[in-house]
Amino acid sequence: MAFVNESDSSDWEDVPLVALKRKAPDVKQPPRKRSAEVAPVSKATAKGERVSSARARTSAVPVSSKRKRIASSGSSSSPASSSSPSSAESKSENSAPPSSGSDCDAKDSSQSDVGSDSESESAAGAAVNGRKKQKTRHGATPARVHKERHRARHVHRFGDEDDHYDADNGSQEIKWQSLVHKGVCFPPPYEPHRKPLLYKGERCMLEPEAEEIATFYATKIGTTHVQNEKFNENFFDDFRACLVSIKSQYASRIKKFVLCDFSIIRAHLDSIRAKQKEKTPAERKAEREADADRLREYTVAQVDGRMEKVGNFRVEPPGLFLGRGDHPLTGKVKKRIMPEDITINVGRTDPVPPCPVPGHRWGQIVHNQTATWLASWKDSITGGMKYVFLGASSTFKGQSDQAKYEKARTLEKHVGAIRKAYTKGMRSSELCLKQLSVASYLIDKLALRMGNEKGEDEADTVGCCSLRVEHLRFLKENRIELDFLGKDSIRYLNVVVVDPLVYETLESFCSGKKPGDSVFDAIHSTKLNKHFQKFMPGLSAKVFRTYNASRTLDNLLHMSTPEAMTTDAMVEFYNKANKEVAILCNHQKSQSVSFNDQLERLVERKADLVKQLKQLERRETLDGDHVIVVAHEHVKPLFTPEMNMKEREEEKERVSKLDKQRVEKKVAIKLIESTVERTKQRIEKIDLQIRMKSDLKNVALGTSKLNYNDPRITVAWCKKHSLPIEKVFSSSLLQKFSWAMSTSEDFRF
DNA sequence: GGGAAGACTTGGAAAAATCTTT
DNA sequence: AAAGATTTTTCCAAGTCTTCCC
Repeated sequence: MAFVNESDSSDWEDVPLVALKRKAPDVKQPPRKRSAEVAPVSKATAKGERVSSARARTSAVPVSSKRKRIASSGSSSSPASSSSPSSAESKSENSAPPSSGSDCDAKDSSQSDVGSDSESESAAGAAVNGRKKQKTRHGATPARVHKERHRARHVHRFGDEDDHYDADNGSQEIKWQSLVHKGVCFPPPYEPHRKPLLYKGERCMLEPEAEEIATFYATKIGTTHVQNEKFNENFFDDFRACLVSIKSQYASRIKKFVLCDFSIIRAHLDSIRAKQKEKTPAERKAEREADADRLREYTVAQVDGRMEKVGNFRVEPPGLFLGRGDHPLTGKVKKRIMPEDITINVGRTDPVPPCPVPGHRWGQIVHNQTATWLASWKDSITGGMKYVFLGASSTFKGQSDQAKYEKARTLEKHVGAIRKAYTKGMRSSELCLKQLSVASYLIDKLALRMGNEKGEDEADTVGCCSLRVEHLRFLKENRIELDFLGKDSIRYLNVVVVDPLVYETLESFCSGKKPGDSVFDAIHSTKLNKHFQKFMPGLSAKVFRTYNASRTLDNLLHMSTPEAMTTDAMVEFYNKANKEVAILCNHQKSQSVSFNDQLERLVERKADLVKQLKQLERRETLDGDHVIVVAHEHVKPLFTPEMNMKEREEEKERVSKLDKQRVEKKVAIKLIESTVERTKQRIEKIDLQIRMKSDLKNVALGTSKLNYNDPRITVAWCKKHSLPIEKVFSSSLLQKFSWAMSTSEDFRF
């Protein structure tokens, strides 16, 4: 793709809220913005703390109705309101905004793409022999065709070689012709330890199946999970169900969780761990290597003859489901996956990997060339699919990564038009368009996630479209406070100054509603993405996150890199830019338990060095070239020539017990100067460590580095300023981003 | 149109590996 | 050389978004 530097949307270039965030002084709490206009954050929740939804949900409104999608009824589809001009626009290169066209009209959206799918009429025929030229969209294809396609994908078929697909298309394209791999690796079967559970103090020698489950629980003792009532309840339900189903002798006896005592099992686990710890490094290394040998064949796959690394070739072991936040299913027993549960995806003519578990066989063998996974199974807890994919450094992942960033760069061309359109849309008389517009604004300016609907069996977290009235507070001077639990139940707490029109419109969406009501009741995620796609093919909410993240990094790095910095200073500068991106995306980590200790230790070390430095500098010249230096040193052992080895050892031993001695030394000034210099450098380094440590104590840089920052920005900047790329990318990152390593130093996002 | 399924990316924490300090 | 801190990798949960199917 071509470079996209120029923008046709200069009037909207200032990206207000991104800039706004950047000005934030010390961020103490979840992402906070500009001090002057930002109200002090009142609710003190330690950043990075995962919050139970009960805490963030302020009102006592019943949850039940919240989760259900609110039909986009009544108001949303005002009769024949908009004669959509959209389809034409979506094709045009430098798309003008699709004027007032709204998705609120059903006809509108479904038609909008028909034009762009000119080849779709061939899809049906093509599908039968596995030839799908492009992905068909928005249900334009009849159900019959879908069925055919489905069959074509899943059934062994004669090999047809003439498949050719537009690289541009999404998931429907053929991704490979040949796929060879060894399948998946299973955890070892359970070995009973025969350690009893205590029930009312009585020893219960559980049957192996029940013992295994009890042991799952014992491993979690000491974690916060066991303080979670739901966790214990779910665990115990499943444990009881197991006792009953295996007709355990204890099925009728073990009735109450609180009467269970796992301490004997736990002690057993601890002793195993202790034994493991006792092993010498050499033993451990040998073990590791033996393990690696055994697994080697699983680590690579051959895709069209290329060797590629496999990512997660191990089947997830059984255990307790560790849901995050207030997950309704947390603590439930995750069943052991057997070969029969696994679907293997290989090439039609390629060998099927042998099943590694004697006496068992794979559940299913498929040849799904439109997918990149090697194996899949159904998760026993969530009912969702789990996949084995190739590793991050693979061609598949690399290509889609690159495509992701190119798409984000393309957004640069359209974002001006989009911003104009949503500003205009907020004034519309149509509720649906108004909501689409305000939601677009929030996604663009605050980098919010889309916020799909969630089910009853999931934690109650939200994103943009699922925001409820209780998550917003309207403050003075066009300030809005957003306070909700986002992905992974990480709290998003932010006070922002918004456009007066946004303030007013958003307030109108909330007025007259109950705290638990949806703010955006006339739209949902599918609708919003369809709306986005009118402006730019393939545009969806997450592209804005990528775009704004990379845009921010590029701006910060290029606008203000000071000249002539040390390597450490360069890294610090880079991390600071990275940190702004992380704050924008609300990437948090929990503060490590020993944070305070660690910081204190650094401060102490610095104080020591400063003291040393002072001593070094407080010196008197002895002659022109030498000084007397006072130091505290260990007493040196006194060896005499006639001492044997044993006596020497004893002398060393004796001396090591003595206190340090004050010594005065005559030292060359030159030498002192270099020591002073070195000490100064060490102090500076510790200073930097202290700064970075406190600065990043609850900001996680990893996620943005891995998923949001176009690596070419970093590569270009490193080249330009002669910073070795290894200083900012770990070796796995270097591999993952190998496609970006040849970027020239002139690259701009 | 809309719910469900499927496939893939994103995310923080835990575990493992490596580096630093004592 | 052990202990402790830090960085990197692995793990798997939890999102997004498209397609399937009624």
